[in-house]
Amino acid sequence: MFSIFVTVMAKIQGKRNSTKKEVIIEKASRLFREKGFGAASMRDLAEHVGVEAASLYNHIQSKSEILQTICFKVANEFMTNLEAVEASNQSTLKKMEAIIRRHIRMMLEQYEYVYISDHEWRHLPEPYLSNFLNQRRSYRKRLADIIEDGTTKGEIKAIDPYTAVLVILSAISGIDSWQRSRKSTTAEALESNMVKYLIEGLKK
Amino acid sequence: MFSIFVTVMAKIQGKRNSTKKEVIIEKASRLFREKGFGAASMRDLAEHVGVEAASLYNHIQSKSEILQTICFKVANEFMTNLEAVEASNQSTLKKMEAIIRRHIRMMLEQYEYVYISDHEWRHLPEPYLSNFLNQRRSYRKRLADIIEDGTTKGEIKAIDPYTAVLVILSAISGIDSWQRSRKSTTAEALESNMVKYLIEGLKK
DNA sequence: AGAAAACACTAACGACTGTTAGCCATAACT
DNA sequence: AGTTATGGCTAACAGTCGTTAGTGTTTTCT
Repeated sequence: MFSIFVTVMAKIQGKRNSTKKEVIIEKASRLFREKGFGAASMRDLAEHVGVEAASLYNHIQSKSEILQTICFKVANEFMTNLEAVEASNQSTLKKMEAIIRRHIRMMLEQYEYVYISDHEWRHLPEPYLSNFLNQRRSYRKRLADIIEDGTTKGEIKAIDPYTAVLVILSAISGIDSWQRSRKSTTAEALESNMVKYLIEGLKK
Repeated sequence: MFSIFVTVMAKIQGKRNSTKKEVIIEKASRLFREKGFGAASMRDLAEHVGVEAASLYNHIQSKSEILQTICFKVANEFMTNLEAVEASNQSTLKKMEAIIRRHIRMMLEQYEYVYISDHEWRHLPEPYLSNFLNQRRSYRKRLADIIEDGTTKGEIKAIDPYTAVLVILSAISGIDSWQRSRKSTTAEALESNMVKYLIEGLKK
């Protein structure tokens, strides 16, 4: 009964098949990225949504609820993908490549969300902050386990797995500082260039 | 005459051979990193310095002056190092290794400053913002030129130079998200692990 | 048609922001 | 010893912050 109620709500408000809450979060994600969570004000956000600041609270509960929604949406999406890769029967190198490609695509297709999840999680209130950091730590641990498994099996070079995870994740999250200056580069080219470097390195 | 005046000033105020302005900037750097520039208040900062908020303005001109000082200090230091490497007569691979090692050491030794320069430059007011971005663009361009030079000479693998710069710089700046969780790792180990990956890649 | 729910509005609260004015003590220089 | 500059302090300004209360209007359901 409750879920039916919610569904009806969504239909009522929809423009382009999206709830007003979704519109708010979408606009907020751009704003949070541009100005940072702390510097983006609810009045700013309201203006972009086309409404007065107070009216936002008919759809959301607080400013930080928006941040929570974004951060955990991204975290869950990555976690789900990781589980699929873990369950698959590919070689270690293929697994890593799949994960890298997934990250790059998420970065390109859901840029605002991923950026915020990467850079603004500090402003999450407890207990969400601890929750988020636990998820992140777990994610990285499992990634490192895949790499370590690969080195013990001799499938990939013997390298410190934590360092490898650090390099890979950081490199991808750094795409943000790039995409403005090199719009000409297509997504596919960027993806294959990055995969090439991250797999094969610089040395000839 | 003016410079003598300034020198005397520095001696007067010094605790541990540092001006009070330097103390303020040092404390501010930790605060800006922990809370972000926007969320860190002058009253917060004043408390850490052991003084009332208004008293800070006897030593600095504004909050953003602190940010400017930090950002350009870091930028200049990297730029100076780059010029030295460019002028040297090493192989491309050695040049890149030197730059990578320098970045890692700066990250470990001047963590707060480098972090802020990496993450909080958005809050620089004009015209400093444009200035900073120009310097950064120039730095990356020259780094890419070194790599490109190496590929045409056949000294390193044929890889998109811009992608390589992106991967290298991002990987290093990602050390921040690591150092808390892996304090056990020594600086030397981290450095050699990262260099190994960034030079040799993952593939066996 | 009438009841109810959804949602936008204005006004305002209390807390907090960076910063300035002005005052007073101490320390340095002549 | 007397003048001056340094650098603390309190108080305050003008503005912004997230958020709530209360009201009115529109839309949906019965």
